[in-house]
Amino acid sequence: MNHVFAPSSNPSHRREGGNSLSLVGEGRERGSKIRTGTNITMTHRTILHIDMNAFFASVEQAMNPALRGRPIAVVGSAKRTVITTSSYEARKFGVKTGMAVWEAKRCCPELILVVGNNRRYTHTSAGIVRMMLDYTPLVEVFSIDEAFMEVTGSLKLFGTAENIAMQLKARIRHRFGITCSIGIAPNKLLAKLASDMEKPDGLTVIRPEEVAGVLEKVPIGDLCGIGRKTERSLRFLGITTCGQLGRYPVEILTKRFGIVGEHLHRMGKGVDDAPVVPAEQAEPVKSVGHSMTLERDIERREDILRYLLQLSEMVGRRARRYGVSGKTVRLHIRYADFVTDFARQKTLPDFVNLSDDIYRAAVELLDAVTLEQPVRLLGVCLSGLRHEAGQLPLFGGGRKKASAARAMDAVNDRYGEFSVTFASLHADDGEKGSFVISPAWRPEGIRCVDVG
DNA sequence: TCTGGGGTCCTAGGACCC
DNA sequence: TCTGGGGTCCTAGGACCC
Repeated sequence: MNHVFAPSSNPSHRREGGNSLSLVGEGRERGSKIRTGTNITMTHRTILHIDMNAFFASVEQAMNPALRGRPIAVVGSAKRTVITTSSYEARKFGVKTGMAVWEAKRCCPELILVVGNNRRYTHTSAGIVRMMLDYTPLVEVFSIDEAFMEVTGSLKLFGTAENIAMQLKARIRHRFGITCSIGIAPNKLLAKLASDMEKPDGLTVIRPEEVAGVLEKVPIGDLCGIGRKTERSLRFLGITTCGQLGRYPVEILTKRFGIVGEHLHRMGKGVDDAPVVPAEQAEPVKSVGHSMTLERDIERREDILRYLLQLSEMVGRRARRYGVSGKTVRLHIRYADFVTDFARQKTLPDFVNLSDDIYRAAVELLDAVTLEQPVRLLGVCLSGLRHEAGQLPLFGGGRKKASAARAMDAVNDRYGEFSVTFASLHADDGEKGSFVISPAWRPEGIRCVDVG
């Protein structure tokens, strides 16, 4: 059921749900050459952005029929956890990512909380990436639930980008029982914008000749890279839409925002030359860190040191696993008031990756600050990384595996697999739960709290 | 009843060296 | 005595993304 429509002055048209194909503008052959006003022929790129809809919640619902069609939210296992992802049923009640659990419950008393299972999400994500690699080697894993594909060179084989997108959606749904929204456009910025235009289960195309028309009314905050602060600053200049941003004198933007101003100008025009970078060509990681919100706010130095030891061990272990060592250690502290949030860093004479070296540096940093409040969050980060000789780099050109294996490694390395806990380090007081490693809520097992 | 965690990039100011 | 200027490294903080 393809629902095709012409460019609309009513943006709400593009927000309709359902499994529809939205063409923002009239149909035309894709991946072809376009003529510019100066009679120069140039080839444009065709980029897909795939965004898994309510990824963690959808995976849980797919695995557990009892959760389907119901308002659920995926949370961490720690005491001070927040909503990671909510199902569309829960979103109707206003349950949003980042909400405190009590707040979400207030919005939706029927909300079912599911403790996240990161291994499950990693596995699903890697499987989806592998499917993408059937269409092009140029797959950039942007996060555990988002990826870019450049299919410019694949169109001869697969026809149109829409065809690739529809195949991919069908395969993902069939294999994993979940949906995604796909945006198709001449660059990553616009592909990401397009994938956001229709959720869930959308397919939105922005053709090169339609860019200006589409952007004219798009709010600047919809662009990836313009956050709340930048949006406010631009609004202050009277800029609220991308059209306005693109027409605004670049000199004034540069004066106000520096180098970012130039970038903003290009964004407003829908220009983005950033390539789709596959895992094997990606930059090596630049820092490795862990932080945790403590079960309760603490003040005593000995308590803080225990957490620092755990964090240092987590960081060191991961650095060694990646085969990197670093020269700079950073200590991150957030006070109980939640507002005071600062970091102190120190560059060492040598590269280190042993937990003990990291710990000692962290303690030195701690001792150099006078704590003014109980501590809510502690973090330790190692940066200034160097790749250790004789080890495989995490990313970069050093690996000689097949690209499928590499892309899957990238997902696993970044989002999954390690299940380090520090119960032994922390056995005396029985606290646990905060040592769950992110970037996404990786507690083991599924546990439904408050079903119904 | 509060508000997670892992990253990247940019800026600004100071130290230090030539 | 009022004294340049460039480069690099370092620290701290902020904005942004997922």
